[in-house]
Amino acid sequence: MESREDRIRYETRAKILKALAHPSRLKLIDKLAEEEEVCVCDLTEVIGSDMSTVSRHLSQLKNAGIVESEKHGQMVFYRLRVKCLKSLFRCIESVVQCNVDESLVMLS
Amino acid sequence: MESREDRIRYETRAKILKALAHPSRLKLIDKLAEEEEVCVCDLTEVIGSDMSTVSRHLSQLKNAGIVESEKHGQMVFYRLRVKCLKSLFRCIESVVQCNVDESLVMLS
DNA sequence: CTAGTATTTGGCCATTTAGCCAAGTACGCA
DNA sequence: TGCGTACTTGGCTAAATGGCCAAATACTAG
Repeated sequence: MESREDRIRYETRAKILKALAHPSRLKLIDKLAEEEEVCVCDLTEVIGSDMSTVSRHLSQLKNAGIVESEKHGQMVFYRLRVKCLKSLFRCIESVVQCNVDESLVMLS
Repeated sequence: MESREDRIRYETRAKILKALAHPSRLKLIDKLAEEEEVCVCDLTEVIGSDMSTVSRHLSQLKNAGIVESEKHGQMVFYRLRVKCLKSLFRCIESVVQCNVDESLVMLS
């Protein structure tokens, strides 16, 4: 028995997690966490990919509600929209640490 | 300039997030959060898929260090290995709530 | 208006993912 | 030993993802 609400709740959460689940996007988030507001052109250097690729990563984050953007002149500035990411990553890190402690081979 | 350690750190985090980023796996985690220890056969009912599918979802979670398993007789019992998931999902929920507040269309 | 910069989007390809069925493995019981 | 149950793995297909290049859009400066 699964309600429609349940289904949507799980899909929504999954979508947000999926948006976070990529090394380049995590790197973008780290950058935005330290710099407050950054334009796409500066973010390309951070992950070292084509600007079109960066733009697509950013729109995934935006679509999930993790970042927001604002246009100034011909540049678009992105910034974090969510404040709790630090605690989220603390949790992720605790998984990592727990794995390290048990010498679990990651990235296999 | 990206160090090898940085790369690995981001990839490791991404792997854990990716393991979480699927509705069925989130449902499995919820179940394990309430029941402590559940066998694969009971988990098939939770997400309503083939047992082989469930088994693959579980091995992804295990590979990321989120769950662990123990065999008793012919049954394999899975349980959560991570305690902080509640705060992680609280963060995810705050993104959801923030999105709802601004009537952002999700799942588009 | 024209050229140039910043960004997004369309199109394409290679890779990964999710799902199912079927076959393989492991264990318990007769 | 041989059958049945629990689970995992191999093999396949359809769909999604990530990357690049090239074209489209938006804006500025001249």
